Amino acid sequence: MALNYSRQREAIKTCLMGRKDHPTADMVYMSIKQEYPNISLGTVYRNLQLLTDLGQIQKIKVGDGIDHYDGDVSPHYHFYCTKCHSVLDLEMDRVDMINDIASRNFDGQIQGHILCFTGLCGECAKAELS
Amino acid sequence: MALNYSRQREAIKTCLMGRKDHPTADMVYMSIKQEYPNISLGTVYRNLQLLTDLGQIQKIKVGDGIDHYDGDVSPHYHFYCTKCHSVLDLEMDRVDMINDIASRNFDGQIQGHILCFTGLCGECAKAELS
DNA sequence: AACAAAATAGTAATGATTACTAATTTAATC
DNA sequence: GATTAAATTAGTAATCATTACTATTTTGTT
Repeated sequence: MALNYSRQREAIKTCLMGRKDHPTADMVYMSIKQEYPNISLGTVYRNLQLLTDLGQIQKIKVGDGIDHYDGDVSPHYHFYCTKCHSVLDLEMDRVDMINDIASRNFDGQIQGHILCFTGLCGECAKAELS
Repeated sequence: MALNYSRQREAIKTCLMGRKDHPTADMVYMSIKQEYPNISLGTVYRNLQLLTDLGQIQKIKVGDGIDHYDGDVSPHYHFYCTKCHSVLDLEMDRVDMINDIASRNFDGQIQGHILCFTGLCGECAKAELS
């Protein structure tokens, strides 16, 4: 039950810390494969889930049906470009007041929300003008 | 290219109009199977997508990884109970000002957002107290 | 009724994710 | 450093939601 060290898990964590593109499990797998050519995709999935449960990384849903992962666990929202499918961080404060608004005519207990913004990223918006 | 009538498509639409539980494709399939025992799951998926494209129903993402469908296309938000997995409508106005907030320090173009609230529904919140 | 286009049922394929198992690695003890 | 039990892995098979494919049926028009 105790947690043992594993170089694969370290590599996964280091990979996520070192990039800001919010990769999917498969993207992490491809990346780590270069250092550990025979790492298993299952190992990547298992450790991504484990690290998520430990609160060391976070799993994010951007609406494309594939789970993305973020090494930055500080609370922040994400943006999903519907054209190039990139996932970007947004610099904005939490808008938890929307939880209160949602609670007004609701008899359950609102505990949180899943929020992801969509549109065109800077590059795709620029390309749209040509 | 023209759209022909199909009793299966009508049944799917009628099914969605007649229930408020935001069913998944499989739930719609199970329901319609009672009237049309040999309807195909593929037919359900194809028509759900078609009706969504036509704007007659909407596909909603609640964070459980499975697409849910709603016969009510008026703009409104949803609530997902993390305990019983029910999906409920919320009576609250759109909070489109969060798009403006998100735009402030962002150089792309925010066009919309995916927002779903989570927590305990009325029944599960009550059950929690015992 | 006859015909072409559209839709279907049934099945196979896909893609993301999870489960399983034998072999390897870790960490603690001697 | 060898021993050992628990944890972890690689590799593969299985699962689940969804999409693709194809021969057959249904629809709408002449």
